[in-house]
This record gives sequence, C-alpha cells and structure tokens, in this order.
Amino acid sequence: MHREKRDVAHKILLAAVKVFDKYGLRKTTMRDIAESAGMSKSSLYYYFKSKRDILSSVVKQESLTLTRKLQHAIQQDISPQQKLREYVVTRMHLLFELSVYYASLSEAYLEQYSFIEQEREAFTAFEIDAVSKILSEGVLKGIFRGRDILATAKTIIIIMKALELRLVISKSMDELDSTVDTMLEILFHGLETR
Amino acid sequence: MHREKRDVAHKILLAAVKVFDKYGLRKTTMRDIAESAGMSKSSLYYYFKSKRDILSSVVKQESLTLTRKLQHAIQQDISPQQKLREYVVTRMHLLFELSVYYASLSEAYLEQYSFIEQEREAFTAFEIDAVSKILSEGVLKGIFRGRDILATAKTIIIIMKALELRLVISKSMDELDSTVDTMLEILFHGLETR
DNA sequence: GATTTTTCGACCAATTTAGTCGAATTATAC
DNA sequence: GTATAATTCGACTAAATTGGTCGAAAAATC
Repeated sequence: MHREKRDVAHKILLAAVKVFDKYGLRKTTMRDIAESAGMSKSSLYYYFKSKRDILSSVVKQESLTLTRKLQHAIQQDISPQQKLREYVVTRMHLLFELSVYYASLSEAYLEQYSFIEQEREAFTAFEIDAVSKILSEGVLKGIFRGRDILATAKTIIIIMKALELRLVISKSMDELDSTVDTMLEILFHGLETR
Repeated sequence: MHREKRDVAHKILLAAVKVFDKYGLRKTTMRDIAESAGMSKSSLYYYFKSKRDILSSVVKQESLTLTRKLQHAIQQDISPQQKLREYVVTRMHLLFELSVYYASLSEAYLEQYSFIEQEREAFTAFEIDAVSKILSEGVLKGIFRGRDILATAKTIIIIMKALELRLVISKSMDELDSTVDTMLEILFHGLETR
C-alpha cells in the first residue's frame, strides 16, 4: 500500500512534467496536471498539498538526477581536460532533457517560490565545487596553470550558462557538440601550460 | 496612415503567432499577445475586435499561404507521380512551419470556434480537389489505374494526415522525407499500371 | 461487514480573463 | 499656432478560471 501510494505520486509527477513541458511552468494548472494524470483535480491533493509542492518535487527529482549524473561523469579515470569536456557536454545534454529544471532556472515568474532560489544557489555551489576540483587536479598534474582556481571556475560556469541558452541548443545536438569542442579547444589552449 | 494601421495590425499578428506557438492556442491570453507586441491590451482592441478575431486572422493568413504554395507546387510541369510527391512533401513541411494553422486543425478546444470548423472543411475540399486532379491526370496519361478517383484521393489524404502527426515530424526532417519516399514508393507501385 | 484508503464532485474565495470606455496623447490638417 | 482626427492606454467590469477545501461515495483491506 505504501508502495502503491508512491507509485501514484510518481505517476502524477510524470504527468506534471509532461504538461509543464507543454505549457510552461506558469501556464500549467492543477486541472492540466489532473487531466494528464488521468484523475480528478481533488485526488491530486491527496498526494501533494499544492501546486508548489508538485513543482518542488519535480525540481528536486530532476536536481538529483542532474548532480548525480554530473558527479558520475567526472569520476571517470580520465585527464582533467577530458573531465572538463565531459562536464560541459553532460551538463548541456542533461539541462536539455531535464526541461522543468531548466525552466526553473530561467523562468522569471518563479521568483515567488523560495525553494527555486535555494535550488539555484545549491546548484551553483555544486558547480563551483565540481569545476574547482577538476581545475585543482589539472594544476597538481602540471596540466593547468596555477591561477586563482575559484575565479577560473566561476568564469567557466558563466561560459557554460551562455552555451546553455535555448538559442544555441535549438540547433542540432551534433552542432552543439562541435560548438562545445571548438569552445573547449580555445579554453584549453588558454589554460594549459605551454 | 492606412498603410501604418495595416502595419501595426500585421505586427500584432506576428506577435500573436509567437505566443500561440509558445503557449498553445488555448493558453494564450490577450495580455500575452499585448506583451509580445509591445503595447497595451486595450490597444489590441483598436485593431482587432476579439481574441477570436486575431486567431481567425492568423488562421486565414496561414491558410492562404498553405493553399497558395500547395497550388504552386503542383502546377509545375512534372509527372503525376512527381506532383503527388511534391504535394505530400510540401504539405508536411508547410504544416510544420504554419504551426498555428496546424494547431487549429488538431487542438480539440477549438471546436467552440465555428470558423475553424469551416476552415477545416474548406481545406479538406481543397485537398480532395487537388489530389483528384493529380490522379485524373495520371489516369489520362495511362500512368495511374482508372480506379474511383474520389475514393482514392480521400485515401491518400487520410495517409497524409497520419504522416502529419507531430510524432513523425518530431524526428528530423530528412528522416521524414525518407519516410515519405518509402511511403510513396509503396503507394506508386500500387497505383501505376504494370 | 467494519475499517481504512483512495477518489471525486460540489463548492469557495481569490485571481485572471476578455472586453469596454473615456480620457490622455500623438500625429495630421488647416 | 490650433482644431481635428488617429492612436494609445489605464481603470474598470462581469464572467470565467484558478488553487485549494470538504465531505460523501467507492474501493481496497482487514
């Protein structure tokens, strides 16, 4: 019974993602989610206490997927350059897939939800940590210059945010990958010791 | 002054298409259109008397583009098979571009608007006429079998409606084209005199 | 067949909606 | 310049839609 309750809750979240994708976060109503999940609006409230709660659950779920997969991508036994490349590419592909999370980072109307702001900050902290570690490792191995690592990490994250814009992504994924290649090429030759 | 009034009206329609695309027909509000057009909601009513009027104008405009380009595609001096191919391919590409028109054909909520129903019927009539003519020409030239042309045309239109589903289209356009090729291959060998 | 879990229709207050109107602003004509 | 016409907009309304509640009906479990 506990099992089943969780299953229904999960089904609702899947339905929510579907309509969030379709209409955007702001335009999606509880009625939309209910219809998509194939149940009445009232029943939704048996599993979630508000629309905010549903959105929060979706965001938390996608957030977990994102950080887990990013973490995994950079724990491979590869060079710091390859790690940075893996991080950037994986990050972009995931942000494209995890569309609700992406929207939560970019849609202005969400400022009303404090948990979104928290999530944004937590993710930024995660990114700074992850990129810094890659840079540190590169410096230790004599591959990257021993610059101010924190500042460098923040710069790289800013560049990634630029790449993440839907404008860039709306082209094909292959094209995106080669854009990343080019960018990383430039980035590396600025970073590596000569 | 007459000139400028039409320009503003046109600007509003472009803005409307943008937000219709973004939110869908049902979810788009006059406020959304006004914001997208960079003017106040009230001003919209100086140019259009209702949301229905705006939607109607967009649909009529796209409808004209669609039928004009389809007409043009089959007036080339090519074989009946090539004409049929041109028609199917052009139709699909256009329905993808003319997204509001596409939505107007498929979104259930629009049943409330009678002009949409009229438009659907008019387009179907256009299609039956166009495809029938291609088939007739083929029969005259001894290329297609002399079957019941109307029934055959209707069947082809049904097949096109299946291809038009966003499911198929969401793959790449190239893939779509080759799907069409394959389909037409099969279709022709059933139609041509052997 | 009693009890607990789950679903839902009816309902509510608050917000948002399409659409109106008259006054303010701007452009045009004289 | 100033009268006149074209255009914009803020304030407003009535109706529809919104997120959310509640208690009764179904289903599932015991």
